[in-house]
Amino acid sequence: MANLHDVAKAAGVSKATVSRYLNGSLQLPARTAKAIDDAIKRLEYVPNPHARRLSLGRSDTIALVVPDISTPFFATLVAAVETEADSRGLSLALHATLNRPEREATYLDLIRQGHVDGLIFVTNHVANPALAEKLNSAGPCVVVDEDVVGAHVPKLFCDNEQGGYLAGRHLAESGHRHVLFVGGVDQMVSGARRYQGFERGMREVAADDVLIERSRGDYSFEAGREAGRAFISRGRGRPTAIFATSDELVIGLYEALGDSELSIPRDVSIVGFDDVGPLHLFAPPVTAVRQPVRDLGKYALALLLDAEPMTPAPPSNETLLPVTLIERQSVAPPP
Amino acid sequence: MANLHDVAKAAGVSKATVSRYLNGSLQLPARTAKAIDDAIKRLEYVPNPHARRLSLGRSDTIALVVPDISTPFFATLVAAVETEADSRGLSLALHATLNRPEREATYLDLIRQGHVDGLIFVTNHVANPALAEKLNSAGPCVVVDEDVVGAHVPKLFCDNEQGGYLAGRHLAESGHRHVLFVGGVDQMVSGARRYQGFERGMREVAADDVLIERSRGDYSFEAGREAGRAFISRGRGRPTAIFATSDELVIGLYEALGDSELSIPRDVSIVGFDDVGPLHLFAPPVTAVRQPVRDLGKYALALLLDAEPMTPAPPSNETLLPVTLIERQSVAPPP
DNA sequence: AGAATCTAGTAAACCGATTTACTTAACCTG
DNA sequence: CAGGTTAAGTAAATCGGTTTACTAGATTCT
Repeated sequence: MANLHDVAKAAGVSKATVSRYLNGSLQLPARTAKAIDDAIKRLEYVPNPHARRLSLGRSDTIALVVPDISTPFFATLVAAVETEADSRGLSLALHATLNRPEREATYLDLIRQGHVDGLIFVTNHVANPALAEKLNSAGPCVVVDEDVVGAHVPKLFCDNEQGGYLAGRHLAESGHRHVLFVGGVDQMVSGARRYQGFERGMREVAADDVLIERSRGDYSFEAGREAGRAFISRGRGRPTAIFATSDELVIGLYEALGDSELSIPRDVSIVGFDDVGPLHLFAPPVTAVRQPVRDLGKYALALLLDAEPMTPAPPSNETLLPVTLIERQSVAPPP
Repeated sequence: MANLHDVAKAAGVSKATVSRYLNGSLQLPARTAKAIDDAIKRLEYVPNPHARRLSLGRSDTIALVVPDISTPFFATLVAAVETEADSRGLSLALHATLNRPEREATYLDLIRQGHVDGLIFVTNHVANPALAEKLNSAGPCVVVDEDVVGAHVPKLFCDNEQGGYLAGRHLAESGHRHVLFVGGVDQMVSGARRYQGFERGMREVAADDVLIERSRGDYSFEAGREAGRAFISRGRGRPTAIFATSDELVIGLYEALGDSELSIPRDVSIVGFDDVGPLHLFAPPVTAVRQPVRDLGKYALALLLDAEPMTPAPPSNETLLPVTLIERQSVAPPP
């Protein structure tokens, strides 16, 4: 491959001239410019990215750290970030943590070690103080989707409280008073907020008449299946509706309930959260709170790049994206 | 950040000594080694990746080029490649083409331009001779999932012919004789092979008694919806079963058929392909040929790295991964 | 004792761009 | 025509590793 020196020689000028001409820091008369352009074309010159990065001290690459890539939610998020990165001429280095905390910490080092200029961090489990500390000193990064308590970096979430509220109001308005909230172990901020909103929504309609039970767990298929099995085994006196706070939980619940005598929504109503997968094709189609996942990815990068000057971030600087309730057929009045 | 020079000074040796010690090309007595180790620890030294790459002439990064990231199929593929790359200490640069041919060509330049050491190429549309030519001179790369005719690089596909065969045999054995094959425009190798296998499977059971129609199109939702609408509007005399050759097509078909009077599998049987999404939760659960997508990703990287010596590849060097038929409830005898 | 070998390193040339500070020649101005 | 300005560049340092070829001193061999 031709390098800058080759081009300079072919054009009869010096390296510096070519470099500065290409970067626009030097105005050249038409003849010289043409000589350089011709040499570049003839030699098929392309700047060596590693030399460039070493010299400039930046990589024009950003890292995206996600728990998993293969779930529809994160896949969509990744796609959105990639699109946005590409449109800004940045490369995207993708890293999956599979929720191993030591991996999360390792990947945060990518910034300081110079691999990437910035990092978008997405986690899926309860925050850990050491991680927050590490985030604070990691360099330019933003936290997306799930909060990391104690991290003073720009944050971008969907409006979980509002999502919970919409679900709660909808179930209460459909007549439900005794409901089960599934997912989002207490320490997870997203879960806590969804719960708060959910309770607020229900009470706004039915005041003190509501009884909300909680099935703690993460957002996984398995947690959904387990909640479903536990629900089935309770017999009479069980709640009349379930708010499942992720697509995976909905799927797990559908699987478990599908194996039982219980019918949705005749015996139990269900409201989901995320609405990224093809929930409209399930039997019955799932009523769910839809997260604006593409926007989450798109604005995450904007937030990262605009925040890069590292203004000492105020203790809390969250951006919330609005959510919507998509009504389908998994909700009916209680039996 | 501390650099090699700082470490050398702190340890009282030269840069070369530290570098060679770290790379194992120099044996040192315990005292010197300890001095270096201590200095590294104290200064928190981490090699600068750009300097390293410039010097070594490689990036320890590979690129993955896919049509789209957000579909379950590609998301799973990406996840598998990432896992494998990570376990080998490689970074993954992710690029989505969204099926814009000029993008595909651009991304192939990443190798020659030195951005990455190798590239896994996945396309989703009919091959184009210019692209094949470009692949041949692009450097270390492999083609996965969909063939690019004319490219003489290592290739990895699932066994599309066998997948078609399993579907065809299954439908014929269920009594179907008049069927519709949806997807895989003719020039696409995956589609052609699925069709060949499909025909072979049906004829093996029903010989000359079979009538196979084709609905051409790509593997998209929209093509599925269209095929579904066309199917519905035909009234009597329409095929009794449909082989939809991607998850997206299945979803499109389900959507269209769901809006009609037709019931699956009472009025029409459906066999899908891919089986990556939650097809078991659809109404009714979808019988489908399952692709081993994770293996596709995993072996893709292996193929790339093992093939890197660039042995002048024989005109055809394909690896095929076995597929399986997952029987659920979208197939029944014809009405 | 002199030669050969081994140990423990090192100086300096890369890799290929970027950038600062400087030069040279031409041109203008009063 | 001295002095200043502008145009059109350039030499050389820098980014931070890697690697080759080499050396000074110690040990072993004959």
